[in-house]
Amino acid sequence: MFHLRYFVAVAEELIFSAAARRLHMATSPLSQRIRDLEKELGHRLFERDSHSVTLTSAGEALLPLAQGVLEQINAMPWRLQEAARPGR
Amino acid sequence: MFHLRYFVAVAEELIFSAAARRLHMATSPLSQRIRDLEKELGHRLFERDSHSVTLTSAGEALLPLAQGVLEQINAMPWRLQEAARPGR
DNA sequence: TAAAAATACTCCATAGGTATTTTAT
DNA sequence: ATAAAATACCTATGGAGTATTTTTA
Repeated sequence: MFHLRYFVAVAEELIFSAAARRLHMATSPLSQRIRDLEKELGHRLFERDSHSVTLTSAGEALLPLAQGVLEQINAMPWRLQEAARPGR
Repeated sequence: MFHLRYFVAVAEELIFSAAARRLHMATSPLSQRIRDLEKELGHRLFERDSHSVTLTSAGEALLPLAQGVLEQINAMPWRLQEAARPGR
């Protein structure tokens, strides 16, 4: 498990190629990683109806959880800085 | 970032080899991953004083955060099951 | 046409293993 | 002697790229 970053980018953009740009990668590996994640979780996360990408109900459920986890991970270096600081 | 799993195992066992057993891997790559993580975060997480391993203050600060994140990740399949269920 | 998504490959980086060393019990 | 941690080295799997195809706007 750690393509949550990719999932969030696609879920927020709803266009694989836009998400890929944001992630600085090609759409091909992005497609693959999303498929890996869907397989791993046992649920389709996106509905690809040929000309648009939308979240499935599983995807809708996952998005806030994934966003929360990513925020916590991103905050970690900060939190360690605080902990290392002598004050308090 | 995603050797948090390794960090938590070592932090909970405080013996690299015990953590490695728990993670079904050799101690060598575990040592390496922890070093990678320390480098990435810019803080030593463990104090290795030759015959014992202890958490640094940064390690102490990270442990509950990492445990929380891992729990949330582990809970994700469940949460998606719930979301997929017709009830509610 | 142009742009999006997926597939089929190729390639490389990163993660894991084995062997070995050092140190302490 | 044993066991733990780290280092050096080798290997292999997984993730990224390019090229191509299909489909739709």
